[in-house]
Amino acid sequence: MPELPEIEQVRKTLKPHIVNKMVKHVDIRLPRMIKHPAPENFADILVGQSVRELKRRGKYLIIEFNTNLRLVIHLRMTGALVAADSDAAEPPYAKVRFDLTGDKTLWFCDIRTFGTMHLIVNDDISLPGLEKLGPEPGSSEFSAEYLEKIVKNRTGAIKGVLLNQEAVAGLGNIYVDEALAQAGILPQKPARSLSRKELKELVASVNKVIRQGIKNRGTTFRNYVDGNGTQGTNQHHLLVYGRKGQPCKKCGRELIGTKVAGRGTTYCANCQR
DNA sequence: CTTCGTTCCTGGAAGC
DNA sequence: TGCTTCCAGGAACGAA
Repeated sequence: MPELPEIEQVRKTLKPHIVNKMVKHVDIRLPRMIKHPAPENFADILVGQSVRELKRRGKYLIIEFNTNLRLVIHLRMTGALVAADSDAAEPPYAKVRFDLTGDKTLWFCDIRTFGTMHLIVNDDISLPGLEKLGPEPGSSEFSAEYLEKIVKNRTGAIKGVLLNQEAVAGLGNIYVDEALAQAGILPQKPARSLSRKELKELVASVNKVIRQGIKNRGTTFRNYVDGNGTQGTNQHHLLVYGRKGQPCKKCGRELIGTKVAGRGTTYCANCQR
């Protein structure tokens, strides 16, 4: 499940392969993944366009061709963007093929086919999911004061707030469980019941686990690979995610597995209150 | 406004 | 061993 650190690692590794390259040909094997415009127009618009920049916002990747042409990509659960030599063998689960100048091919692969692509021409559509994103972890906007306003009057679990992309951008199930463990806060704790001190700790913990995920080139729990097809290493540094039934790294107590905010959740009942 | 359940999808694990 | 069932979850959507 690529989250902010994984998307950032994809951006870093993919960028040198595609910037200043021109799209020569596009081959769509699963038209369903092209959400806009109609798949039959998608290739026609892109062919002949050159990549200027590769950006990230939350879990979105944005390939900028020019100011009026942007390809917005979301990898969802199992999407992958991988660059390869054009004569290399086709990777598994290939759904869209972009042939670029310089004999490079950009592959969009996806096992579960939840990934999406929107090609935005002259702002012809708005993407609420992108435009309504909350602040980035690590930014000055993402502060305890900000989070205090968000959780006010929210009776639901704090985990649900952190998973909400409009509250804070880029977190998914892995880094939310990790941040809550880092902060010593129970995932199911009602959001509005958190003290100022806990919110401050939570902001610092989100920033810390995201920074660590980026440093470790992402978490490969199942399928994630970066733009070169390389796995991350952060899975070796997780406090709780995927460790249900195993001992807590802080106190040794057996970690609890449950469901919070509709998601599989792992926490330490001793260290998190 | 919030909150919760449903939907999409496939591979791998669990269960019988 | 081989079949069936369940589970993983990001985000959009509808309902309460």
